[in-house]
Amino acid sequence: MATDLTQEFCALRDTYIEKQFGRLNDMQRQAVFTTDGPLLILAGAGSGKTTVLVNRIANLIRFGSAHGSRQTPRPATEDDVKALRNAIMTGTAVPGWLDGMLRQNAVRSWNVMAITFTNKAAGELKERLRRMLGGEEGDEVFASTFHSTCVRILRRWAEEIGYPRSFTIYDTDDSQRVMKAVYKDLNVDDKFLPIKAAINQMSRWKDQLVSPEQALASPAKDTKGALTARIYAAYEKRLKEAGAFDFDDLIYQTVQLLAEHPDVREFYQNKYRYLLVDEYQDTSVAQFRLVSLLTGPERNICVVGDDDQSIYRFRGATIENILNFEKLYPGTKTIRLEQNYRSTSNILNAANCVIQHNTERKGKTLWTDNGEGDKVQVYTAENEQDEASHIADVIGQHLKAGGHLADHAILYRMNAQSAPIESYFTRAGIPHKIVGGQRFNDRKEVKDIHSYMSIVANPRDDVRLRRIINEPARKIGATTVEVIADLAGQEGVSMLDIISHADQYAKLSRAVMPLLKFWQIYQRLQDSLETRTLDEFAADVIELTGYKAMLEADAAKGHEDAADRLQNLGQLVNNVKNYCDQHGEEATLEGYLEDIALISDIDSYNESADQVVLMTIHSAKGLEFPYVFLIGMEEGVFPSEMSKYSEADLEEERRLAYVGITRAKKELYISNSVSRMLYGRTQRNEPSRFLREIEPEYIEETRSPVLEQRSRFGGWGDSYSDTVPGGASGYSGPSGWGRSASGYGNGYSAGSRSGYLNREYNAGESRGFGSAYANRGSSGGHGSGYGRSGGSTGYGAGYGSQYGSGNYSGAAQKKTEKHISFTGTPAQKPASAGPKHYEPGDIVEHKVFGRGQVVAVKPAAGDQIVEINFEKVGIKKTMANFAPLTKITAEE
DNA sequence: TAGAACCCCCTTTTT
DNA sequence: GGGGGTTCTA
Repeated sequence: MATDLTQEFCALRDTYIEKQFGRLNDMQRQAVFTTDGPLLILAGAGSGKTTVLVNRIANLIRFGSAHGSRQTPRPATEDDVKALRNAIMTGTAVPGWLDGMLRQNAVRSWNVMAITFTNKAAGELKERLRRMLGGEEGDEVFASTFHSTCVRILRRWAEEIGYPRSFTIYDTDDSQRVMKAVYKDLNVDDKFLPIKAAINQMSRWKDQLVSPEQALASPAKDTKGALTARIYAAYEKRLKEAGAFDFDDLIYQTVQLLAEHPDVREFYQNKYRYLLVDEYQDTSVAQFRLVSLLTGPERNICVVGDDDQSIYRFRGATIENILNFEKLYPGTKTIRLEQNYRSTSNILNAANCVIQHNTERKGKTLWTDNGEGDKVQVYTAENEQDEASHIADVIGQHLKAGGHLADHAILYRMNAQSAPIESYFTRAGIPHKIVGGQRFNDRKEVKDIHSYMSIVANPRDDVRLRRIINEPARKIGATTVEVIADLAGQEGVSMLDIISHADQYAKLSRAVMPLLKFWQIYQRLQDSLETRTLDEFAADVIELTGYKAMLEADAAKGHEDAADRLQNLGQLVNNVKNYCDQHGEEATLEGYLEDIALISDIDSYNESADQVVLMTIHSAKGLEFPYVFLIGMEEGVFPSEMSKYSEADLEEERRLAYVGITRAKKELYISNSVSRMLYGRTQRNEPSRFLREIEPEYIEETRSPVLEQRSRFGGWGDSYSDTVPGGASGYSGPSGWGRSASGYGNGYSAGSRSGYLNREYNAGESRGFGSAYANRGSSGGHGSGYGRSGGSTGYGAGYGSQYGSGNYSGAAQKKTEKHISFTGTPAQKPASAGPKHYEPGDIVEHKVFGRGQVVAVKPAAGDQIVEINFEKVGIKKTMANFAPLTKITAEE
């Protein structure tokens, strides 16, 4: 009888638990309820991967392996059954006394470890766990990145492998400095073997767990290989002497530690009984090994990944890890998540089209029931300014329709591409944020101060000591530094040790005074660290080292960036203070330095600020945005020049394209430019092959009107105008922005795929056109010139109106109207030419922000800074001559 | 030794 | 196009 009750209870318990995860689809729920043993989840883009991770952890902690289990902690009673049934029917929580009956082998939250790739992903995981499980339990789950996890382990056990606990973490810049020193030691010419190449090879070795000894022992393919192995060994020696790890070492050395010290390994295996690994497709051999070393005999290891989103092969990630997983863990359960909840089907189909061209994949087709949505908009720009302007147009239209800046992301292949967009947006006053690129912490002055701070934490760190010993200048020259280094080498002590009693060395006699003075400063810093708070210490570093005085002197001399640098240092102190506020009692110098070493820009990216966000596709992995602009879709840019000659590299580029496309939720805008200035040279690029791979039915193409014009005058070969439906102009309003031929857009592409993507662009000169174009911004007279192109109805009118400060009205002014036809009239004459001038009280129309009133005007370097109160978005500042502004002269 | 001019190099993606 | 390193000069 009791057994029957228990059986019934178990069945009800399944129902109850399933209800707790009722919002998941079948596959997701399967993943959640597979609590024990090895589990591989192949999760397509937007398939709710994080949701599954969070729910799976929540299930482990709340119910353990209860679901599907036919056991209960004690035999069930009739009251149990009744209460549970009631809870299910009413949808309320079970009474407290019943709670224990719902758990079977429930896991304590501190027994769970989740490893992610970025801090942001880790943070998001924690945040969602906190929301789902409540503060305490959520916080107790260990969720962290590979690198942070290793740092944490090493902080505890570093001495076991001969490193100090207060080790320093070297970034790429530090690595390069070490490498330069090694080159000098070994007399290597960096023309023969570029430093970058050596660092790369060394990094691959560490990714593959090849030790310096193994590298030296393995038969070298050529002299360079053998040399690189020697360099690797020398580099490692230096790092060990300095008590430092570089990024790769963090993983590599942790693996060594765990592999060689069973006691340490067992400690972690006992502590973390359930492991989850995110972004599994991007793990290296070393990371894979790390994970398997952490996995205990129970083999409760769950990895989540998507082979199609593997974009870090260049950095040692290997897709093999996904295949090897099933081999290393026989009996692995594999679950595929293929339903996409993020994007419209047009976007998803475009993504599928592209990725299908890859051969090296497990095969997976995403689907969605989100509806078709708009087609993917493909825009061909004339140049990168035109591309920027077009994006601004689209964003402007969205804002007018009630959209938000923060819903827009601009994604690109490489950081350099952000510059033209950035400069356009800045001048136009469009709030935006660039993620990545040069990080705050990479600035020279910031790194210098951090170097001071880290030699206080780790006196052995000669690399950072060298960096700042004469910064600001204190008469300790290169010769002196080399003497110190030699002495330190001879005596087997750190350079700082030598400096501390510099007066005992004859060789240093000439530099004794400055050196002892430096030693004094160092001691005062040590003292400051002990007696003051961390942010006060940071301020002391800036002050006592003379850094502040140096910058102030520079500023007084008129060095323009000195003031900026001072400001940055102020910001640095703020950052330290924030760190202290966040960590309270646990704030330490080491902790702070660790944070700045491991935390990237993307982690501090704040979605709540209403700004357009610009970042590389790599940085955007794992993120999503309603509107995505994928720019620079050109051969030589994306796919990048370097990848063209290797099929494997091309496939990685394609996966990157796939990642980019699948970031978009509602609308995707892809653009390519016929000409682009890159690295100070103007290139003409063909549209990317990835564009051609998308089936025409999912996209809608538009070309910059300037290009249209060009082909009409015969400058570009074939008669593109044939494909233009008569009379459709797509004119979209007076934008007034000098450089851009904005908004002509959609009319031109209506109905036909022009096939221009396949066309060869011969470098035809735009004769007779260029001059008109060049003048457009300032002189008004060109309007009629364009209008001349008789058949292109409305075109001339469109252009003229850009400068027709407001004397243009009616239907044409509504940007939303796409197919207004102008009947062959000549262009309107612009009302005025020359620089624009504004006064408080003027009513203006901004291409992006809409209408507003000028509240203040400040002169600035031949231009004006105009402060405008916009009806929709409030007060913004813009540059008068650059912003896409039109003065509305006549009140309507 | 320090400052300034110049030259040269680079530019794929990141923890 | 621009930053950083090197070299030259004071």
